[in-house]
Amino acid sequence: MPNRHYEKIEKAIRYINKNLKTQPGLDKIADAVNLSPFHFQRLFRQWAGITPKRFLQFLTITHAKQLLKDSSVFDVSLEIGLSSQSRLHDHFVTLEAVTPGQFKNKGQDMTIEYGISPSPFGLAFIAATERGICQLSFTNEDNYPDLLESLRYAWPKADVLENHSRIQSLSNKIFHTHNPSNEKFHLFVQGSNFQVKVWESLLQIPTGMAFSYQQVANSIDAPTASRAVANAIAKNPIGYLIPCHRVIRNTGVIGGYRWGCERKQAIIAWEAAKAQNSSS
DNA sequence: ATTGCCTGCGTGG
DNA sequence: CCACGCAGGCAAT
Repeated sequence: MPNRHYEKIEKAIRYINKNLKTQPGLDKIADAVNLSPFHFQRLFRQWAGITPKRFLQFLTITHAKQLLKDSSVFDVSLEIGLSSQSRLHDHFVTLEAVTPGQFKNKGQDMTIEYGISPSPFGLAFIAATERGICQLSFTNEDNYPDLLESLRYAWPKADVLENHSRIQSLSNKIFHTHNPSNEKFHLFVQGSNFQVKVWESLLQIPTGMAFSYQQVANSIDAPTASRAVANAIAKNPIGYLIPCHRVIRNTGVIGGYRWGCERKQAIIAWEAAKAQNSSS
């Protein structure tokens, strides 16, 4: 059910992006996604907890610039011991990483369970080992087999098996934000030193803020490497939990996203909506 | 807001 | 090693 919701949201965002010049009103947007204005309102209330009108504010470039501005007082630095922890909504996230060299056997004696689950941002393909979550990708039914193949490619010697029920309950915990139990998540990833440094720095970006690629480059002491940073971010294997969606262009343009820039916009605005709700 | 030129860097051959 | 391409930046319009 949440998937149907997200599809409409995404469609709405795409329509808004395409018609920026004419600044369409709510009725037009509702029409573009084949909903009556009434249902459109209700959909947003259910999905984001706010009205579409407010939601649209969170999609503007002005809002994105504000996110960047707020973050400029926040110094992301990789202190030892703090480096791979993050608070995400009500959760704690920790990261364990190995380089491909360290992990010569590519997953030998490792069991990976994977599955697909609805999320507020469409279907999520999630994989996890005993050591932690190793993949979270957004998907649709079409490229689900591709993701499975890429999982097997990354961990060629691991036992890979389907376990939808485990993954679905995991997914529910990940995306359920009103979880008072301070759920802990452990992530287990594989990447080059540079990539891991970048991913760790992403975990430092607080919910509801956004950094530019330049700021992230500064934070890992590679101030001229903004493009390389972007490349590393693009390889992030764990969407949402490693919040690569919180890195946007200096100009306030949302920029690219592996799983579609509309989805990135949706997540940013959704987080903004949640933040506003919980503070009021 | 849109274009076009510029960059440095990690990655993969 | 070297060439390549990039989820960027910036200035000019």
